[in-house]
Amino acid sequence: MPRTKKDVVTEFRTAEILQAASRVFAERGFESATIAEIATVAGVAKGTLYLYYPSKQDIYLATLRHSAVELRGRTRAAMNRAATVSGKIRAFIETWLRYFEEHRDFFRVCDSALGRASCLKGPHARHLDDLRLEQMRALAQVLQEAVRRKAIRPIRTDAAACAILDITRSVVTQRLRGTSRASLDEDIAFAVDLTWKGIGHR
Amino acid sequence: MPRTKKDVVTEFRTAEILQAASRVFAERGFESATIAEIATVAGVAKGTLYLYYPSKQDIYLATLRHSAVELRGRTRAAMNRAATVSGKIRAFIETWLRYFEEHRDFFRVCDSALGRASCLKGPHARHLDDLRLEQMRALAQVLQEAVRRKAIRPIRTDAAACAILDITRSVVTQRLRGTSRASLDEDIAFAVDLTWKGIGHR
DNA sequence: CGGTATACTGACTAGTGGGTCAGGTGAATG
DNA sequence: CATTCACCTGACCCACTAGTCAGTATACCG
Repeated sequence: MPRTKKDVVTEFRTAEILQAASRVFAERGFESATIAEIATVAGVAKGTLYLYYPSKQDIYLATLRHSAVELRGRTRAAMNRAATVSGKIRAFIETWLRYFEEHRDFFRVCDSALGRASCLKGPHARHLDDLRLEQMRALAQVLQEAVRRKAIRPIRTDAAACAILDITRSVVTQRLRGTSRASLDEDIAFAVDLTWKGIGHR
Repeated sequence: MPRTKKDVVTEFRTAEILQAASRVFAERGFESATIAEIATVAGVAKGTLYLYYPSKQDIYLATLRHSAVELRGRTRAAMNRAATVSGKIRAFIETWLRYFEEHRDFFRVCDSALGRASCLKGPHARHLDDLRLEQMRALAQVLQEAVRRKAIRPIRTDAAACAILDITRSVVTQRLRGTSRASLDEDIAFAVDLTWKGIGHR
């Protein structure tokens, strides 16, 4: 089926709205962000938003989902390209740091979303949670395999995967806050190093 | 000056209100929490809240501040009691994990507050930020001293302090989510171990 | 007991913001 | 030019809530 003119318009508007929403949600958080402001930033009227999304929450989840799917894709690809355990972990950290460097709004929305994860309901929210879990499981699997092959010391792989993810988040937070004055490459090296020593390679 | 009766009542009400606020803010987040619900949970009328606090935001910051000060006190004491570097780091992690185990509401409020730190204004908010920084600086100082005495490998101490803090947060999050089925002591040991190996003791 | 101060109450106000929909606009078509 | 249609608009509606304050209850005192 060829793309109709309608599809093109829809795609354009959708992207426009999501980008605006990302900006506003990042700045204000979900509750304080207003539909009116998102509309203004997107350059359309309030009613237009409701032609493309049924509610504020749906816009919110759509922005999260859009970037989350993209990040997952890149992370998967990068980890698959790497051959060694340390390479895969490095790929994970590097992909995340680089992605968030380019998508700061998304990080801020993510970050505040995590704190209120329990408030979000519905199938869309569950899908988001699945995305998060999937990333963690991918990491955990690498660690598990490494432990099995005695490439690293025995360790609680689930908890370690979670910790790696949070160290990465930690570094991103410092970069966005301006606390870290190091270059991106230095920060990547720092996070990889800390992680790799932490899980105890041999 | 002896404590008047008024002081006693004030103290009682204040504690009652803060505890209720903690519960409600933890459950709903700042924006979705309503003054009405906090009042109900505290067992007083809405107007009464405004006899003790001038605004919703003040109640919010007061709950955070109250526990943050207590946590800082305990952390300081525990770290001072410890003699070695590893002991101090362990003291930090253990104190935090135990404290949050007993004050889950506080953790949830904290966690969502961090995501929207940029939204909070005023001197109270700044004081909170100072508390956070102070904790980090205490950790960083221990690390710095350890690096100087070559007890651990040279490392970016500020970033490492931040990472230790976030690993701790990571473990707390897993416990509260029910993801971790390990005992508190096991989780403490895990976090200490990961950290200690990560910063590379000799 | 009457009088006063203190603590508390909850109906009310004013403002806000999510969501709606009757109508406008302009392009395409006959 | 008239008609139709798809898309868009923004004034409007209404639910909701932070914050107020006139009134009530209770404790205290002379």
